[in-house]
Amino acid sequence: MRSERRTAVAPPRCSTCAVRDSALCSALDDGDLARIHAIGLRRTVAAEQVLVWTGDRNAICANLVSGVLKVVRAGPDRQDHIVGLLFPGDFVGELFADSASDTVQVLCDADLCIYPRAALRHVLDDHPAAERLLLRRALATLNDARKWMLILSRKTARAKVATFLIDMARRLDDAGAAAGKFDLPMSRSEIGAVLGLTIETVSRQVTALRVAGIIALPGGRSVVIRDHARLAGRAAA
Amino acid sequence: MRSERRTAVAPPRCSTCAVRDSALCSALDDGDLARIHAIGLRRTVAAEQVLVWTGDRNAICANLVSGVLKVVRAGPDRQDHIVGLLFPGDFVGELFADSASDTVQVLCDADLCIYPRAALRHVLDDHPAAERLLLRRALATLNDARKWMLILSRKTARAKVATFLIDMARRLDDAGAAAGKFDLPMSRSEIGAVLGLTIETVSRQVTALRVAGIIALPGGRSVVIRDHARLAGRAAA
DNA sequence: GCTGGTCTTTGATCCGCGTCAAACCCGTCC
DNA sequence: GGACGGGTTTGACGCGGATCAAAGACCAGC
Repeated sequence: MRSERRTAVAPPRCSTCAVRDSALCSALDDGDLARIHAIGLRRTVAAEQVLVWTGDRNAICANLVSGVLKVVRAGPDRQDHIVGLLFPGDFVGELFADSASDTVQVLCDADLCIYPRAALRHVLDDHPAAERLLLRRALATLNDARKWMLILSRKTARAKVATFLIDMARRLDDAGAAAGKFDLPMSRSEIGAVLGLTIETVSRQVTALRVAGIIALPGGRSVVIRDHARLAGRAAA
Repeated sequence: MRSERRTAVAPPRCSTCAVRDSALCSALDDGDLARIHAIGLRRTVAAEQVLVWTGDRNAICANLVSGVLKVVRAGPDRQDHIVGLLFPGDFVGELFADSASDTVQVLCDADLCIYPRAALRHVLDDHPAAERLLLRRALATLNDARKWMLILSRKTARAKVATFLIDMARRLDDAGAAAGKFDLPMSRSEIGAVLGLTIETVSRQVTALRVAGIIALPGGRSVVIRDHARLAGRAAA
């Protein structure tokens, strides 16, 4: 049952608006936007679908318009780790690598603008401003990855789960009425794959938060944060 | 006792050659190289010195010519984690962030070409090829960080230490005669800060490798890998 | 209704690694 | 020489989270 997903932050707007908000295109003027639209392919992709397989040569690149994706790296013994989550506005794919190092899979039905790598690279040749935006975004992603290195190596399971929930709330909240209420776009085992924990440990920690009255679990995958302060306290440990 | 450092992979060459090999400048022609030299300041920095403090506004940027640096991020409770090591040819600093998110400190006396951020950014405006190199390097660094996320969250102390030694050997080996022999540029506690382990655990694992005959510790901080295959075996676990 | 499948929760047990503590090694200084 | 002091090694012990195992939830299909 994945009909309870409400993760798209807003109903899809017109293609142009959506793309203009993205990392790649906010640096382009109208004429250039038209050019990049000419090579872009708007597509909706269902949950579970894989956009990029590890090792793909010439994998796609895209802008994520709505939905959530996971970036998965396989360990040697077939145990996977989720090294990144992608939200609306994020750039998908590796423009320059000659083969993809990670698998990218859809968590919530997603809208994408897909670009052929070669064509996109060509557009970037003429638009250093867009390329600089990609650079800044790559550095921001690196910063994020390093933040997670700290969390993964130093924090306890308690703190990991609390940190994760705060992070997800920040990115998924309907900015509107119901602050602190959102639907997790992923299963417990996928949360474990993000945090480097087993599914059982994740479940125990989430239950502990519910029992302590810090969160509520109205059902399905939805989560309500009742006590932000105490949750933040656990995350800091 | 840091006279035993032999970490510079080769005796320093002339400034021009050294810089040409680096990430930043291999895309420039001779005239542009001259321009970038004009804004660069060649300096030698002793071990222990701090190049960038967390929070610095307008921190330096530089190319590392020889030596090894560590990139340290502080956790909330004053426990530090080393989120990256920098080797000759690597780019130092954050060109675009308005305040540095990490502290950068010298492990082995280092030669650097230091650039003022504003001037360097200005040079990049006119050299998209150089900027693209920075982008590719940022993506490579991100890839590395994600590799470490896997290691930190999934591997045992045994595997972490083995992986670390293999990595250091790859980067520090005199490519010449003595393959598998190198001097660690850091203390046990710094190794712990890289691997997310305590100093005691690092010590125990290193000792275990020595007892098993997989490595030898001739003294000081030097390490000899006697059995690459078994070391790789432990790293895979 | 019942049955089979997947995901989640809960319990019991084990072991790896953090913690605390003490000894050791190898410099420098007096 | 002996006394320091920082880094390293070794030991004893306890706890957090993995592992193994089983019981619920919840849904799909019949």
